[in-house]
Amino acid sequence: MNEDISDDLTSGDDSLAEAGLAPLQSAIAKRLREAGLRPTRQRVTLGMLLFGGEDRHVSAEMLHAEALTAGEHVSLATVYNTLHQFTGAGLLRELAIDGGKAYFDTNTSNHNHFFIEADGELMDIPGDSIRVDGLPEPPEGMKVSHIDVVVRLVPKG
Amino acid sequence: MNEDISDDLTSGDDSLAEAGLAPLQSAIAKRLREAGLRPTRQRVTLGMLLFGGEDRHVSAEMLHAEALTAGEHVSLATVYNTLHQFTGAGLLRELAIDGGKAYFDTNTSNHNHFFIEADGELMDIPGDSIRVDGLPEPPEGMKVSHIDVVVRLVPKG
DNA sequence: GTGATTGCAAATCTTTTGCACTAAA
DNA sequence: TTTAGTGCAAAAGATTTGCAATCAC
Repeated sequence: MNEDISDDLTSGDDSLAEAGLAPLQSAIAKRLREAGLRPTRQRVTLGMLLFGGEDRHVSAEMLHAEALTAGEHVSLATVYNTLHQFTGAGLLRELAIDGGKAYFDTNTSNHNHFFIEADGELMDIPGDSIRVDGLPEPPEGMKVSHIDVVVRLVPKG
Repeated sequence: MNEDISDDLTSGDDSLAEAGLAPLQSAIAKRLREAGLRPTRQRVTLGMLLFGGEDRHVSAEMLHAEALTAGEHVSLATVYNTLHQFTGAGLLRELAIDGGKAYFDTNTSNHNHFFIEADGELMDIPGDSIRVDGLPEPPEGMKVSHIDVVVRLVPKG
């Protein structure tokens, strides 16, 4: 909730094996342990890619490619497993934007998205800028888990 | 926009070949022609299932099963084609609710959805009850196509 | 050690595609 | 007839699964 894992650690080099990343590595390991997940090499690798920098939106395919580029072998199946485990642990949020492909958002706090339909690009809208009013009562026995707002964009003109 | 295709025609019998459905059949055929689509047997069949009653949310699989149950053979590939053609013609709207599967909504007017995560059930929220405020300016050269609001529900307590 | 985790390949599921056949205009 | 539309089966893409090998504790 309040460890400053972000910033200043990932910039300047792409290799996760670099010496300067050791602190990030253990911060991630700690975070995983706290979430009840064993900090295996693969989970730490993916955790560093996901949480080592700014908030981001990733698909399994993208994350897999990044891990390989960073010189760490992780199988695609493990990337899928890990993304779901992280989601279950509240470290990620799964996004349903377009059918066919799952995206995961490292920002699990309340916020919404611009989606550019032409090229599938996703952008955060800060959580406090949008307000949703006039929500009817949920059906009996149900309560609101959360509200997803997707603002779909097309080229102007 | 104003043909009363709905109600009173689909109730009472499941077979689309029934005599009483002839008026619906030609209403659908007309609607397809106006949309620039040839009213083939398959399209009329699917159109009757989709537009013959209340507004609904369907997947390709569901609609295919219904057509077969109604005694009309339509291939699954044709169901997919048809759903996309109808969507292109503005007769349906595609929904991105959960990844992995596409849903289509026969209600193309402005409205939003409750989504019950536990069983994947979708419910309409009337278009005029929800208001979204505080939308930031879209990025340069982009304009808002439309805004999807999905209110995710979980069991209370 | 022991149980959790991983990798691989095969399996599954949804959706798309190619092409010969059929039907609408 | 002419062109759009359909069916089938194969292909493609995303994700899951089974199981033996490997790793964290």
